[in-house]
Amino acid sequence: MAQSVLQSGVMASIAPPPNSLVPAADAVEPAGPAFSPLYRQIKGLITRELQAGAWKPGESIPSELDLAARFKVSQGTVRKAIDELAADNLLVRRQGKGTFVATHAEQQIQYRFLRLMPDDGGARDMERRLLDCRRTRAPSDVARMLECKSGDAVVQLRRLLLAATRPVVLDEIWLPGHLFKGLTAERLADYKGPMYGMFETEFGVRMIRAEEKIRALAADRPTAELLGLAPGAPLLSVERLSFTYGDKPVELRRGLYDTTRHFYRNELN
Amino acid sequence: MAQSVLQSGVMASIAPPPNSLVPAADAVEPAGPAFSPLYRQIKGLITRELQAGAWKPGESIPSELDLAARFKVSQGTVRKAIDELAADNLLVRRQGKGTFVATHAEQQIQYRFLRLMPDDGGARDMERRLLDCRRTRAPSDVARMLECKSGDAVVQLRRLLLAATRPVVLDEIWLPGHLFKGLTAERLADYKGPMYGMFETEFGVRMIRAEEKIRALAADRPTAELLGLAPGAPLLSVERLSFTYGDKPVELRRGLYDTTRHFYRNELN
DNA sequence: AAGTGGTCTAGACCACCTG
DNA sequence: AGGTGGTCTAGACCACTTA
Repeated sequence: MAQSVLQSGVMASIAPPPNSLVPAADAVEPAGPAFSPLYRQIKGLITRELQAGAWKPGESIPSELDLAARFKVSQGTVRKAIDELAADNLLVRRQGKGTFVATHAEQQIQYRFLRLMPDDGGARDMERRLLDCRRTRAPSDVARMLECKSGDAVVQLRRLLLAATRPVVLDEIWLPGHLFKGLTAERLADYKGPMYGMFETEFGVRMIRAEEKIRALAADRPTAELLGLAPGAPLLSVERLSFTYGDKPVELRRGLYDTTRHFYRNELN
Repeated sequence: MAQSVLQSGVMASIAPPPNSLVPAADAVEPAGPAFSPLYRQIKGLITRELQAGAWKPGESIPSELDLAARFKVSQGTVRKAIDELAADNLLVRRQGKGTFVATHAEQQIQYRFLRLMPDDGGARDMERRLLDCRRTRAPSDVARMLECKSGDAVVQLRRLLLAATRPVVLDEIWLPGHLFKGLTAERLADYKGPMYGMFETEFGVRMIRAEEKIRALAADRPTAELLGLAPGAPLLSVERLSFTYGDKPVELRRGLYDTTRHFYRNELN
């Protein structure tokens, strides 16, 4: 349990160079950040703990003073590390209670990744209907995005999301097979709550960020049929690549949205 | 120039309540934040200065120590206020040089609000072609979004964006007439650099954040003609409402994007 | 009352930029 | 050399939650 000491409290001590923890670059670092402050190194250590599963999603992590003592730094330095992790949505602070590992299983952030809103501002709850769940081999395009080899084992899901009995979203989901061993249609159907919550609790795979490519395209015949639309109807195509710790891609999701009564909401800052 | 003193350095002094600057709520505040820390009040004061134009976009603001002395607080408190303003993209910090008022006129952040990327990862620079620029009266739907009265004076622009001579974006832009008095087709055509940069320097209107509603729809005949597409071709519809200080809406932009060779890029955190 | 995160201060020193 | 933002510490106290 004992954590390695980073460096003595005062950075000015003469013997060690300013960054004792930073592995000395082999030769000349072309673009790497030449300097990593203490709090960022602490952030890295906390991230490692999270990645290793030392603290489960939804649980609280040790208090700031605990961590400060463990890492032999001041509370303020731990604080700044946690601040960044909270800004990255890896941790959630709750005044008076503690700091908690963020989770997709909570109601309030259930739709953090689904930006579709109904025009009338009504309820966002949608019925899920699983169409397919099969284990297969990764096509080359999927393999490239998931950074695995073409032909590697993958799980392919297809499902519909319905708002008030009307189909709105057709999702096709690709997952690395080795991370989702026991995933079956039954388990998916039985699970209550958001899919990303299930990935966390059942498979220990936590999505922390995603990149989306959005386009408009015309519905082909089978898609139109599934969504109850005319062939050629315009659809929003959302290709999402989700990453877990270490920027490792762990899900490719291709969604087709009927935006007749819904829209994709985005905010620019 | 003298700034009002917020409160004495130590919050624990007995006579004044913890928040001397917060206007005492008339009665019972239903949802308002009951407590506003010092640094947030400082943030408000700095925001007011920005809004009033005391410091122009691109210029530097006073140093942290200057501001700390002016507001009679510690540097750390000013620092935290500036941290938030930088996170909001109102200020930009540059180590060793100072803190600067953010601007849309810089090359590096020219495309902060345009998320369209070419499939081949090529250059993002696009040719602009102005189609219309007329002063007219706000239709009711535009008026509602711009929070003015139906029939109020507005400026309506339409323009094309072309990538390598091929039209890709058709924009229709609505601006409150009273804020953009001297805006003409000539001035628009003559201006080099991003349009939001011109709004800043020529009209003192700075866009701070925006909300977008994205859908897919079929091109009507005139749109298809302008974009060189077949009628009914699927287009990405991006309706953007932009806000300036005080969450005041100052631009409504309706864009139609041809996503055959481009996509709209989004990141989820 | 005790524990947690949140705020504020004061001072020291580091990294970066400009004369 | 001097100024600016950036990091780190130590200590005090406030606000919120729980027991």
